[in-house]
Amino acid sequence: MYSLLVADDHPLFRDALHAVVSAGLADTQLFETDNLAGAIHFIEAHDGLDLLLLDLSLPDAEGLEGLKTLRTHCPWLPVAIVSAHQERQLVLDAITLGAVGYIPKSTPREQLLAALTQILQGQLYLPADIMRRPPPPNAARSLSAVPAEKQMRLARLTDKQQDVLRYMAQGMSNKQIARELSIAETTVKTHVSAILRKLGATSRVHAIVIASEEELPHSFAKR
Amino acid sequence: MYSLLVADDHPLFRDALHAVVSAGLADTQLFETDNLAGAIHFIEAHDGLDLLLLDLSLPDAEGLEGLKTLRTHCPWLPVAIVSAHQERQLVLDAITLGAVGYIPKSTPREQLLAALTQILQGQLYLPADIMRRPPPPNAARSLSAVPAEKQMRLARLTDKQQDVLRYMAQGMSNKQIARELSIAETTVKTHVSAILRKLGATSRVHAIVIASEEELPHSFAKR
DNA sequence: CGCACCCTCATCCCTTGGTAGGAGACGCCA
DNA sequence: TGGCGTCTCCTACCAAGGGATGAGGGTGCG
Repeated sequence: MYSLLVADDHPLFRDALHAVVSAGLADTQLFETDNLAGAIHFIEAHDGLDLLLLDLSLPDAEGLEGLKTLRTHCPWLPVAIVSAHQERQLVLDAITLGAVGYIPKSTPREQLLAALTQILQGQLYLPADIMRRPPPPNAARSLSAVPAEKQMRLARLTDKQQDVLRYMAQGMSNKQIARELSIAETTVKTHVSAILRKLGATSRVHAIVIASEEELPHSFAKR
Repeated sequence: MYSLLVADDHPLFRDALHAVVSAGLADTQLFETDNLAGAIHFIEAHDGLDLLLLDLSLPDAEGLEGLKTLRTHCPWLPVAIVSAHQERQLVLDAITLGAVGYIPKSTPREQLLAALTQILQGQLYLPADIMRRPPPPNAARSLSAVPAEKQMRLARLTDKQQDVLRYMAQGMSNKQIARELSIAETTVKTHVSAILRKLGATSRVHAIVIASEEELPHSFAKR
């Protein structure tokens, strides 16, 4: 006998979920609420709850804020995210915060049932189609165990390269930088290529992001 | 007919895995190697491979480095991590890097079989006992998507446009953003054009500079 | 002196970025 | 109901970015 609570402000979705659960999960009660405050209130009043299905776009909880609140408020309650969003990173963030599953609203009926079953049995559920997509190449930046070997990459830039990088960071094109420094555009490109190579960047935007993270000295001074 | 490759430098563990697979997974070949270089060599020579089981302490690949290498080298090959480590964050990092599963070496025989089956069917497998442990309180620090509260009078970007802008500010190309949001690259271009027009920018870099100056919320959040 | 490094500029070539225009689907609202 | 805005996707085209390579001239150093 499981008892679930779904917190979602779309009545239609709640109905659909209700239909799926009552058809597929025997001996299961499904309670409903359409906002976070109501969910917390319900949780405090009923302690037999097995799982909370939490939508990410509640009127009183935008994004993962609601999950954060719940995890600090009642960490004993398993929470699975139910959302229309398909971003890989969002799924990871939810799990990081302690969610026990992430169910896209586009999940077909029988797979949704399988996901719920899996979660209720103590496993985790992650949407395979989203997670199997290749991660963005900069995913490694989010890792916790980043050894501090990354430093000194900036220091290896020559003076002219740092000049060019500064102008890049102000949004200038190669042509503008060339005018500003009174050199040919091809020369600027050469510098840019060297910068990308030394920083391990894949584009000029990427290079700027890396530079800003590593605090290029007086790099973003306005002129 | 599945074909697996296990990369682990402990012969005893390879033997144990062999026993489990041959007893529980019909029609499955299990190949073996004891280092990363050998694994890559094997992968390049055999393209029917369904899954790589990668240990995290190979002689020529410390920690997640090996996974990183493999993901960039042959992103089409699903990789599941097999490790003695039990840290929650390590599991998350592995998934972030594109692993399709994480199997602790302490996993009991039948559960290991279930995990392999689940992964081979296209699902992800995460160790429930580790992941269900409460996350460390500072987990929120690594989040990328910090919800917004108050907005700027910035030239009124739509939600999707702000999404795109955030990814732009992280250095992603249009193609990468498209993958991340599960939309076509042309759509991303449409959004980018709209962003540039609304911000009065002349290029994507310019747009990012403007956005950062106007304090676009959580646009430069660390990931 | 030779050598390494940097700045300069060039050419070829391919990829990415950005614009323009059109179009279908959806939801919202008067 | 019709209009409006957003999101989606397309084709086509041109500009900009970036890689690869070569090469001349400058400086500093052993």
